[in-house]
Amino acid sequence: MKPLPDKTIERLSMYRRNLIQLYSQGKQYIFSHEMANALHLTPVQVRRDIMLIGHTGTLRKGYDIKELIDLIGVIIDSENGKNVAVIGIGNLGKAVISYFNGKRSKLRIKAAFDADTEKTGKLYAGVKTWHISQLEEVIKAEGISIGIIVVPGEKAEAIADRLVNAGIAGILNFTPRSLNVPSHVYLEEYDMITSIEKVAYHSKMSGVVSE
Amino acid sequence: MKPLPDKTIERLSMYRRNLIQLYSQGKQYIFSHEMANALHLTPVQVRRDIMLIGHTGTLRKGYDIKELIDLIGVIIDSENGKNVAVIGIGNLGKAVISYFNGKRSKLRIKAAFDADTEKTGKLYAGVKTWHISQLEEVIKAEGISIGIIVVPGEKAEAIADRLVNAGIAGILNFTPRSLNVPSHVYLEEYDMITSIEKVAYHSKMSGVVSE
DNA sequence: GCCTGTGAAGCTATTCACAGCT
DNA sequence: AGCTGTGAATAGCTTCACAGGC
Repeated sequence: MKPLPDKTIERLSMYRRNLIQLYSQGKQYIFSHEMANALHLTPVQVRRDIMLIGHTGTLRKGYDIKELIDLIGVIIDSENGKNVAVIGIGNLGKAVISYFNGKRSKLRIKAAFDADTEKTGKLYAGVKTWHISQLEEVIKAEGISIGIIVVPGEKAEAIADRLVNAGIAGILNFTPRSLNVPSHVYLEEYDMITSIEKVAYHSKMSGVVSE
Repeated sequence: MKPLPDKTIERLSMYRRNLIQLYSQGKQYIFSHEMANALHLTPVQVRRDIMLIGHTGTLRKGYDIKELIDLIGVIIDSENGKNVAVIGIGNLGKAVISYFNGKRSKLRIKAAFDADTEKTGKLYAGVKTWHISQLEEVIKAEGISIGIIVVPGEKAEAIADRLVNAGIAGILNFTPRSLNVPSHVYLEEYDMITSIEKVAYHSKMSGVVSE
């Protein structure tokens, strides 16, 4: 399969979550416009994405939900799944862990790390917590290939370097610092302040007057 | 000022944060390639953005950092700032509050809400916490125009409706449910599961073998 | 020589428009 | 009539390439 556009990957992830929910409610077939409405997209965009992954629907009833879910799984999941580590057990780290846990079978948070020994050595939401000094060791022992960085900004770069050295394949950085990693490591960055400022910009000229 | 591209807004927010940091370290001028390197962009892209906001640099020393910071402020901040509410005082809500607080002068988190009375009626990181039943009342009284939704998914839609009715201008939704709001309300959605799945997809064929 | 500013070209992503099917 | 599948057109964003200035 030739590499899919990034935007398509993001939408596939969202389609799947939506479809799983509908399927669990007993729905079996779905039209492109239904999928589109659920996610603020256009029906054409949905059909394009589905075309790109090589699925084809039936005219009478639309797409077979179960088949779509499975196919998306083949595309975006790895065969044996992936093990994930969360670095930083602050509020955001806890949010990631609890938000995530148990929902995806193919992606498993296997370990969480923190520099504060108060927070380590126990389970948090079913996830083993370790002292940060054991990072490399645990990553190798547990076969972890994805790291989620949720430490304070000033520690992010050092953690990223250690993750890279430990052989990680992908990093998700929730820190406002932009990281540098070698090109063989996939890096995704998200910064919530930027999102908030974007909302502020767009809602500049409407709504409640401030103060 | 004609509306700027969305991507440019996002980058302006990141430039500013970066510039503020450098300025506080005593740096006064900066070249486009320095800004680009700090944020994984190309120098041309930086120059384009700066061109779009109508700033012009000096050839000898590059851009005046202080001027750039101020200009970006004029573009993305509102005159009197904006007041923000966080709805949901779970891990993610707390993360947003502590992450954010005190860092932006023009955007202020003025209130946080939760359905659990254990969590309300006090201060969290300097922010007043209220029971969710007082949402509309407090939003009006405090002149809040932006809402950040960090409640459990199944409650998101109801909260969004209440925010809209209370006259909010913009919503940032961290819930995996896609919301529907009238077109005069700006809606930004971010879903961390999608980001993680994206990283997993891209790091599929490299790095540590799983298990 | 190394910087900025920018028209023009190139890419990527989305939407249009419609053929084909049931 | 109402859906899917898709070439062609369009819009949006990024990069190229280079003119102009110190």
